[in-house]
Formats: sequence, structure tokens, C-alpha cells
Amino acid sequence: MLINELSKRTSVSIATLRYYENYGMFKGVSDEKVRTNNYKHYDELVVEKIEIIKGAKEVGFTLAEIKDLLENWHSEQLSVEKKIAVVNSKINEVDAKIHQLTEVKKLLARCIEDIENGRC
Amino acid sequence: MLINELSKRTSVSIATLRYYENYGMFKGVSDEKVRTNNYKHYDELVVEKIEIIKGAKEVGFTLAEIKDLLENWHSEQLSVEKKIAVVNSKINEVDAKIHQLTEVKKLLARCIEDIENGRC
DNA sequence: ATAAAGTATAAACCATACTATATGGTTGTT
DNA sequence: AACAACCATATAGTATGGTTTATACTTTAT
Repeated sequence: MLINELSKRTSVSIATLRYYENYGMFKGVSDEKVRTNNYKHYDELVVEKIEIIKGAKEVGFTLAEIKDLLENWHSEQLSVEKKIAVVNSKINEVDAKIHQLTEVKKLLARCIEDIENGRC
Repeated sequence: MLINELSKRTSVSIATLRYYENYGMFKGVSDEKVRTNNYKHYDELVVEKIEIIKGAKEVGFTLAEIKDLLENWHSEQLSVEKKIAVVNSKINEVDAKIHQLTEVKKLLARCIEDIENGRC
């Protein structure tokens, strides 16, 4: 698919998609058979990557962190051990964030109580 | 306490604390009895607020969102119902983020499997 | 009394993550 | 052929969340 369809599929603006591609989050490929243009084509893997980007961004990961993760995702250069290590460290970060969110939630629940009891 | 101690207590730089105060996240008070300076004093409530800011920021809330929450936290102007509504809506946002994070975690766990099975 | 450390304010500067604009070429429709 | 709709690249501008720098006054230690 071309960038317009990619944008519609992912609900991410074309400008943002180009920004991501330029940043190195994913790559489209130009059809070698067509020499008149260099329109880039994107496959389902790119769609998946963008969904990962969206989810990870939403919960506070930076593009740099997400890029790092995506690069390991389907890389041939890294050893199995290293790949697993990278992904595991991200899992730990996610756990830490979940823990922090439950703390925030507790705080908010306490706040509701305080409000109900006029202490707030 | 003065800003230096506040910084040490919270591990937030003085520059950032001033930025937050200026942004309206909290307010220090100048001692009326001392007319030679207008050094601002911060109490434990400010320390608590900063801890909330840190936690909420870490998990993807913007300063604007956090400010909104903190403003309701100890406000006299709002009705009990409105305060509860604001806090409840934040709790829902936190839940949504927790859900999203567990999805991200699932994805990462699947990724580990893929790596182990050489599919990745 | 004077140097060092602390405080306040304002303004400039910076990185991240976009968003918009300008330019120019391609494709598709009529 | 012409016109809209689409694609690519480059560059500039914007918003957020800070950091740095400059200036100046206050407090504290010696």
C-alpha cells in the first residue's frame, strides 16, 4: 500500500508517518519495476509497527526507545541472547510503569475518599 | 523549606522546580515577617504534589493534565460532585493506560517466544 | 567586611515530536 | 491535453518541557 492508505489504516497523519520513516522507525520500499516514480510501498509489518508505536507512545515511551525496540524486533545482526535481553529489559520497564500507575490510582482513590469526607 | 532543600527532597532540579512553580503546578509562600527578601517556602504538601507530578509524568501524563488534577485536589471553589468527577475521569485514564501497557507486555512476551523459536 | 553560597527573575536556548509550507514530479480521469 | 489527486523532499515553524545564562540581591561563614 502507498502512504495514503497507510495513513488511513493507522489513523496517523501522512506528515507524521513520513517523520517516523525519516526517523528510522520503519522503511517503505520503492517498486524496482517502476522506474517512473519512487513511490514507497508499505506492508502489513509496517502497519503492525505503527500500532506498536502508538501504544508505546501513549504510555510514555519516547520514539528513541521505541525505535530501539523495533530495531531488535526483526534484526538479523543480533544474537538471540541479546535480542531477548533487549526485549526483557523493555518488559521490566513496562512492569515498572504498570506499578507506578497502580500507585497513582491508589492516590486518586484516596483522594476520592478525602473529598467525600470533606478533608479535601 | 527553601527551594534548595525542596530540590534535594524531591530529586528535581531547582530550575525544573521553578519551571513547575511558574507553570502553576504549586506555589511557595514568602514569609511576611521577613521583609528583606522574598525567598519562597515550601511545605510537605508541595513535596507530595511533586511526587505525584513525577509519577504521573513517568507514565505519560502531560504537565497540563497533571496541573488540572492538582488544581482540583485541594480546591475550595468546586463542588464535591465536580471534584469527584474530575478525579474519577483521571482514574479511568489510568485504567486505560494500564490496559494498554498489559497489551504492550503481551506483545513483548510474544516477541520473546518468536525469538526463541527463530521466527524473529 | 568580604567571599561564597543561596535566592529570584527574565530571557535565551535546546531537544523532542510533530505540523505546515513550498516545490516539483506522477498518476488517473475526463 | 488538462486538471485534480497523489507522492517525494526539503525547510521552516510550533508546542511542550525543560536547561542555561545573565543579572542582581541576600544570607552565611570566616
